Amino acid sequence: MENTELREALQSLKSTKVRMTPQRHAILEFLFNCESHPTADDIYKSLEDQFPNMSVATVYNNLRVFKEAGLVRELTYGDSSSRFDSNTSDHYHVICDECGKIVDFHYPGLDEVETLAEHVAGFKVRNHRMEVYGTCPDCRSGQQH
Amino acid sequence: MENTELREALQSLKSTKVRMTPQRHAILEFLFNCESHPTADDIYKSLEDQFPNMSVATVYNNLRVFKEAGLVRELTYGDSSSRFDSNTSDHYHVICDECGKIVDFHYPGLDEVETLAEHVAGFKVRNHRMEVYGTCPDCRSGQQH
DNA sequence: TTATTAAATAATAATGTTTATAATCAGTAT
DNA sequence: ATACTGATTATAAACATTATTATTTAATAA
Repeated sequence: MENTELREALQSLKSTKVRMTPQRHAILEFLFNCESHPTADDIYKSLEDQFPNMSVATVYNNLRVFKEAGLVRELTYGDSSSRFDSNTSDHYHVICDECGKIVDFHYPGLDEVETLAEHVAGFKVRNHRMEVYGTCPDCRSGQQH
Repeated sequence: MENTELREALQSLKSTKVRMTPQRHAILEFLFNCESHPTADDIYKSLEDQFPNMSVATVYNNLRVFKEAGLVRELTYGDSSSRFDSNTSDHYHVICDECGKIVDFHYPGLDEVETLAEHVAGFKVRNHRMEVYGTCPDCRSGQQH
């Protein structure tokens, strides 16, 4: 079965003036088919067999294009590189402090947080972000750091 | 009036094997007296009159020491540098997308988020982080980007 | 007070991610 | 065919942060 969200993303790009190139398609496809939250370098390395001559700048450029189109979200943590998430629906992340694993989870109704922040700080609030940190099951049981 | 939290922080460092140096004291004092959330470079620049020969590595080293001692918290956002917060009590931040201003706010009772994440993901949860993004009053009214 | 020693500093180089630049290339329209 | 627009590649540059190493210093005890 094909990936519906990928098709919608391609459609959405076609409706703007964004050209579809093989590299662009491959990056988008990789993002929408992968379960994890890859870095730009992960994507670059995963596609080097398919595109031996692709530049890392192409990956960054296209991730910016996708971000601006609202198709992917950039996740920034303290250490090193950004990660990219093709799931742009509202959800949060649980992150393992030891191995960096990221697990999605849903939690309803934090709209009131935004409302409170609006009142307290006088901001026009657009969105929010939340992460929970801890130790994942694998790192808890094994010592396989 | 002196800063109580600074005194406690100094005391807490003294109780470990961390030596007190003039640079270290100045960095800590700056952090605890400043209302904002400075970057390492902000700190470096603010102290260059006092310590013309201080190395930027010294700032980073000491921020790490303070972080490990639980005296400051590192805040990482997408763009550029980390920011450091001497307020280690539980609170959240409202961040202006346009000018980067950061305002603290409190919101009670997100413990259940941690509990849910524990169950959903099987993690041993340690803490969480939340930020609200929007436009601050200044950027809303004026066009002074 | 002086000596000792482990730790901190300064200066610098190195690392790693991301962005900027310039030349080339591909597709589309004229 | 030619010109135009935007994408890609290759490379250099920018930037924050960390590592390295020689030198200096704070804490401790003789």
